[in-house]
Amino acid sequence: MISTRQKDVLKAIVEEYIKSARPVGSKQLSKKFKVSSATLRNDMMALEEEGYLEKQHISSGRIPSEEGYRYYVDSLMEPKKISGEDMLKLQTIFSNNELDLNGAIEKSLEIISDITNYTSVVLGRASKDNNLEKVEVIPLSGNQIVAIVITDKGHVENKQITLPESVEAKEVSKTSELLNRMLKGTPIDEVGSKLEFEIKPIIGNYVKNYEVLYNAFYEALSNFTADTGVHFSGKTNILNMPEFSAVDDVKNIISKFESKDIVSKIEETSGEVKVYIGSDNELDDNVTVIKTKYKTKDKEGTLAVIGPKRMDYERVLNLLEYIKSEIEKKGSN
Amino acid sequence: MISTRQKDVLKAIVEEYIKSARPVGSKQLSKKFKVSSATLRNDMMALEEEGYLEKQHISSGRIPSEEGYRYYVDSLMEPKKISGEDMLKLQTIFSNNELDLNGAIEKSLEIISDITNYTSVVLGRASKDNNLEKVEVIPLSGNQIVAIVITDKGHVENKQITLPESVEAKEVSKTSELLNRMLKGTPIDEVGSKLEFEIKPIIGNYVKNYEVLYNAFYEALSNFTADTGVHFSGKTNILNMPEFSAVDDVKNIISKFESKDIVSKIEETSGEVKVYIGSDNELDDNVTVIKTKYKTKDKEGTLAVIGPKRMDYERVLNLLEYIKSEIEKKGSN
DNA sequence: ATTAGCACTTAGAAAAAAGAAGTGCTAAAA
DNA sequence: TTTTAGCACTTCTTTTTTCTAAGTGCTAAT
Repeated sequence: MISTRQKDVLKAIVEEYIKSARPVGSKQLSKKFKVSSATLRNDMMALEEEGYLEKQHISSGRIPSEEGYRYYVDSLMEPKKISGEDMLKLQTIFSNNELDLNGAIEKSLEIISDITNYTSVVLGRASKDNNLEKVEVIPLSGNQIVAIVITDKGHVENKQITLPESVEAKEVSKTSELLNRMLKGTPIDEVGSKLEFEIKPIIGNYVKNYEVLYNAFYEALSNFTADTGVHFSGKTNILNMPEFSAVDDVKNIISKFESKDIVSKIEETSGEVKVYIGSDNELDDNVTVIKTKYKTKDKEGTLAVIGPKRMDYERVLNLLEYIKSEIEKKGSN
Repeated sequence: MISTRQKDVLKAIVEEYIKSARPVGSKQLSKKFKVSSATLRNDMMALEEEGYLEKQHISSGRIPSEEGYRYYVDSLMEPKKISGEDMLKLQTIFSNNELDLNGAIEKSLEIISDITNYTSVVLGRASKDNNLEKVEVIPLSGNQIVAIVITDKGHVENKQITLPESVEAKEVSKTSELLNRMLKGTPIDEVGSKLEFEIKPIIGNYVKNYEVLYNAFYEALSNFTADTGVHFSGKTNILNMPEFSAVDDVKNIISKFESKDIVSKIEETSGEVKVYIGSDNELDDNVTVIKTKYKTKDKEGTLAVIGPKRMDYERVLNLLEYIKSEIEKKGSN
């Protein structure tokens, strides 16, 4: 129900507000249009009625509402290509063979927060299709051992364990032999239950002190599932945003970054790059989260950028799109 | 040259200021003394002349100068025992056998920042007296391998490597055999140079594609030295301090926390608990850093607490002292 | 050596005044 | 029917002014 010019007006307001963080008024806006400020005022009124704009108080300029941003992202934004400059910074990372995939991911997210001044997050966990390749037990001095678990995708976890005096070396090697025999090839997220339901019942037949050993390995193995590496870049970048000039607001948001359930709040299941504006992200009504899921041969996870609602949607979308594709390219062989 | 009462006055002012963060005036102070405010004014004037107190403006109350804090820490503070409450919270951690040493260290620092509301940091790196125990090479699918290095203290590092097509399995196992033979027992920080000067020259005789393999292992091994795990707790606790109510100050300090050379700025070489007030810490003139070095069988590092200059010296000193001793106790067997 | 008394200073809060940016509405022009 | 000029009216922001609380240093008396 809104005219072509009104769309242009909305687009201009959103873009102006993204740049300046200040409510946009009709006079100011009229510089960019060939119609008078009064006409624009009428359009703005219409756009407000449609729910795309709002005022902070009766005589203030307009700012985009969440609907307004959404409309902008869905229909108004022109999908530009990623800028040459941005591209350049990222390319060196993905073409650098010194860096392994994880390194490249983290580095590229660092760059994103650097150039955008938003906060970026990468979640990643060993993909479900990691299978256990080998369990290795290395005896150390005293009654210490270190248990190492390796998957066929090269993911390694280890755990140091102090055994009670009573455990003998032979029992340890028996256990590790048994584990290797029974667990090799098991998908890593099934290892836990297999340990509990298949191995625990029979291990007692072979090994005297199986309880301790069982617990030790259980711990080492459960590291895997627990490891949903969360990695932030530019966590404190909000300190630079005018909308977070009050220390309390900053505190509030940062405490959310650090909360326990951050993973579930950020995690994305769709492979597209998605935009969650204000109330439709789970983190905080005052921010926008743009995120996507990436998936490589041996790993999957989420890339996310968190910024104010007036974030530079075009740019961030492009950046994430690009990085995701580079990651998947690099991680596919 | 200052009288006994003047010492009492200084002590009272420091303690009051630590509590309230507000300049202390003579009237307010007179409640705690049996002399009149005029007399205290004279004492305060004398203390200011000695450099222990300062004013923010001509008619303000006094606040301690850095000298003042130093004098307080060195001579005025009464070395109380750690409070029962604080002790309790920490004890459970160190007596919990589920937690390994690293876990206990991090957890205890978390508790420190929780109860003090300051920021705490732990630096730790594998101690110099870790010796290489074993190098393990696990072939994965394709031409990937994962190289695992284990020390006699149970520290494990790993690195995934993509080999060029040309490398044969036999060469890989030869290399790993050679490395094990020549490196077992080598102190971990000498491994790098030994690789370069002793192994590199001869490995060519055994293995065709030694360059690639050499580089791969070099990388895996150099992880060790690079790993000076820095771990912050309560990084944003300064947001709660009245002296950092301006967003800019917060930004400034936090950016220092995140700077590259944070390690060198925090690292402590002395085993005592030391106090670095304002200008005599390398981090920032507006903070105090209290820190100490800990050293266990297989690890050494620094524990540090960063807070405003008016931090609760008695308490933090006690806490650090206690934690250090618990860590060293737990890490000695 | 200590204290009461007092004039004086300053930061900070509260109140008042001035200014800037914007709005909605009406009536005329296109 | 759409656009525009003109104007009265709001509200925020900034600046200025006023007031107050807390404190100081000094002098003279105890």
